[in-house]
Amino acid sequence: MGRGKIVIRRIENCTSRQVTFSKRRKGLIKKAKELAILCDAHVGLVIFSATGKLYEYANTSGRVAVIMINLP
Amino acid sequence: MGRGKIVIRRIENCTSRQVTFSKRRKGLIKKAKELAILCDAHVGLVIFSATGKLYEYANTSGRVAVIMINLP
DNA sequence: AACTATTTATAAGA
DNA sequence: TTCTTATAAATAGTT
Repeated sequence: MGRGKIVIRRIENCTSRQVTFSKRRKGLIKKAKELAILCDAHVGLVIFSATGKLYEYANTSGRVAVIMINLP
Repeated sequence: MGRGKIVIRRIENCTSRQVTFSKRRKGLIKKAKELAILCDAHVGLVIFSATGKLYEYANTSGRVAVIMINLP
């Protein structure tokens, strides 16, 4: 999607990588929510940025728990 | 996306819901992988279908662990 | 399970 | 860097 086609490999440019991370993280969480709502599914999603910041989504409602453990 | 525009709410028709679940689950996992690769992120994703079947993705590489607990 | 018309996500650019 | 837009990609409805 977008102005050009890209290959799925690590983005070397740090700024571009951060920008893409921000955009795609948002898109991924949106789609996780949509799947849960449309299909009556339970979804747990955890994302750690390369710098260790955590983003998450879950529609667990007490039935499911997702635990992310960041090992040293 | 698709032939018509849809509203994000539970799909009442059981067959349609299963078909959409299959398509979107695949798409979501693909995007989770792409985010991990492109942005050097750690991603854990777990999906339970309405019938209780589990689908998951994680690029853990020893640094991160994802644990899913299905509570009664 | 394939197809394809459209919508949606997003890579570059402003 | 926030907004725009051309284009790639996902997918809703169809077959």
